[in-house]
Amino acid sequence: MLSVEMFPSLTLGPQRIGDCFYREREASGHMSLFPPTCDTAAKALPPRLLAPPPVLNEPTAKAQKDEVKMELENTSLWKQFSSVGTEMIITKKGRRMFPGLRLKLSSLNPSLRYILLLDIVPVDNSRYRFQGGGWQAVGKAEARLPDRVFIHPDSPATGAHWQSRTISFHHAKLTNNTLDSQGHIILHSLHRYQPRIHVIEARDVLRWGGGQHSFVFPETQFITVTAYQNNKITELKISANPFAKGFREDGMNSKKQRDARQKRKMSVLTETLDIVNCDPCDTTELLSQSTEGSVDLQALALSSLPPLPPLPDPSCGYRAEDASYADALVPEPPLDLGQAFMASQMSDISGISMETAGSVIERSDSMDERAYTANFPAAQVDSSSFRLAPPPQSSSSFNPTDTSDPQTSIPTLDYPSVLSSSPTLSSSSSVTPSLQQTTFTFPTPPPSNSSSPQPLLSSSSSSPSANAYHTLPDMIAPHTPTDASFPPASVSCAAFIYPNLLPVNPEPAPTVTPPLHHQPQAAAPPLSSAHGAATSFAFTPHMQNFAGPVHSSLHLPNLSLQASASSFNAAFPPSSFTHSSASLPHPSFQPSSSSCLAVPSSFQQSITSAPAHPQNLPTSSNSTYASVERGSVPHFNPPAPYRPEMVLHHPSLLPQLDPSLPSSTPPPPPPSLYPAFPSYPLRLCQDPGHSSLSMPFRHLYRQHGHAHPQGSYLDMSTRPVF
DNA sequence: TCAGCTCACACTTTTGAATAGC
DNA sequence: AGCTATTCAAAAGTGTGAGCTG
Repeated sequence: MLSVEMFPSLTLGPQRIGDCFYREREASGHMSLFPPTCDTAAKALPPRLLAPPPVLNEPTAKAQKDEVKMELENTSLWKQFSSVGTEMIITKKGRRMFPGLRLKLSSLNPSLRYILLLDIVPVDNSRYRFQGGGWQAVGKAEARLPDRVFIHPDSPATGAHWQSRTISFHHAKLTNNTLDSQGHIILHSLHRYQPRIHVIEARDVLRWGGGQHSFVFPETQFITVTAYQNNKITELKISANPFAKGFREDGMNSKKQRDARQKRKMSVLTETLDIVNCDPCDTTELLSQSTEGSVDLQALALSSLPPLPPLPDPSCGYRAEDASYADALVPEPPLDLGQAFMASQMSDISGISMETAGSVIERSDSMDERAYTANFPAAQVDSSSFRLAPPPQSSSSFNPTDTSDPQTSIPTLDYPSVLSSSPTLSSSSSVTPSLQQTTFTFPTPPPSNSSSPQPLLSSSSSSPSANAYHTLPDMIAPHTPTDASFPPASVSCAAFIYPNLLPVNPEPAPTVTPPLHHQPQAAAPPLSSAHGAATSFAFTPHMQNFAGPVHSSLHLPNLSLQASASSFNAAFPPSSFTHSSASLPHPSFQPSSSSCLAVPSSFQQSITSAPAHPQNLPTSSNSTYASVERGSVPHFNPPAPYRPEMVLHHPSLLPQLDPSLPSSTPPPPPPSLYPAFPSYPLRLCQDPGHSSLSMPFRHLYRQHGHAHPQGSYLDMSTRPVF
């Protein structure tokens, strides 16, 4: 059984301090969602980084050198929303995202397997409020919630598979229910988030963790709400989402129709009352009459109803074929029957836990619409039709110079940078982190034909229109002031360490590692060849499945995405999300600083080239983010129906609060060099508690031993995968 | 009083089973 | 018997607005 875990704090020394603060607050305050110990996971995190498997002569070697590219297919739609200030409804039961994430991957090795993950991380440490026609930061963010990852149902699948279709994460759901047991991604309302997509390479059937690529599309940032705040967003949603078609002008649930219904209701009630009241003293007679069949009270009421509204005229009523569903789901090919077979063959995947650490995107918070326009001329055009009214302008409420702007008072980031050190090295604390293991199973991928790899789709990568946004670098400074003069990100590099073998049991961190920024080499955990001997997974080669007892684990500790803040910001200045630069939490952010993490030589991923300069961005509707490294994906056919189980729950990612830390006195803010929010290294590791591989993929993951007073959310064991 | 959240509602799309036809 | 196309109902996804809560 595979287990997925996210240990956001593990690799982040200082950053976790911020997290600890939040959790500390929670523990002592209103929300004690997390274990009482802080950062224990990070502290206790064993040096699991092991020597990567030999790469030489591997078919993937070349691919690794290639730049994995990911395109956001519905970029124009996202930009339309982004230009207004994307809002995402979150509910207790879970709400899908709209627009959804529809992606194309390219430059993947067709024969290699990849896992696609979606996670959503806070953009900053602020809570927002919609006022004055725009979003303004009004205070500190709520304590972090359990980090969860949505695993694409197709995962793991071959590069050919991913490249052959559009990849959609529309099944992912967002919830504000901190006790959610459905595996939905838990978010706070009125907070700003950034979705991230991770492509994790399974080098071959025997080894995982060959590479990891993360992508962030700045235009997909959104603010969570329980009810839409901005009417423009509502209009956009209604106009673009087919499920909301009924609310359109010509829809049966439009304001007009609803008013009409309301009137009818009222009239019915009124008439009914009139009838009843016509002879209050003789109801018996009335009833008697009704029983005779001529005058039924109900019939009277019905008869009083105005004629039913005429059926919608085909020309204006709903017609599926002319739905203006910009984000309409791409026709998905029928589910590959092979998946069922594969699923049956892959029942033995086990022992893998995944830890994801989020990287924080640091970006300018300038909400200047003009900036957006400048950077997205195409989007501007596309969205023009949606601008029924001028978007919340930066004028008054968004004026950075406005000292009254609540943002100015916004404290600097509470999330220390993560890049600094790997979890294993970050602390020598004697506290042993209780790594919560979440077990999960991957949906069975369609059988891949490695013998005849499909040609890589070149459309996305070669398309001149593709925007050259790079994959997420380790960290993007969310609050980096937008500076046009800022040189294009020359450093969008990310390093990934993928020891394919990880000790089952955490080992004490040997040493404290200084921030990677300064000591990139430190980022590379000590790769132990001894550990590396074992492969992460035992597969049944011909089935390309996981099989047999797996005692090795995939460890993807440093999934750090670091992008040049300048390029990032320039490319995607928040349009509606107001954030005065003055309030930018990371004044000290240095885009020029090394954004590349040192990684084991064999696994060192060269950082991809800097993102294209904003001015040079193509007007294509697609945004292409070059992967940090190699590999990429193409089209994908959303195959297996989504199940909530696809969402990985990794409470373990939540570092336990350190009891020793005073709850009333949060730790001092991390050094300025840290990004606004924590990065969450993505880790795949074996689930020590999982001894048997025979377990079918009934459960996506399982939480172990983390009973929490408040939370059943830790227990994901009851969720079937399929 | 008010901001934010929950819920029921009506409408729509999606999904899958049942059925018919070849 | 097997396959495909069509039909239909249930499930699920929407925004709305009233009501509740702190």
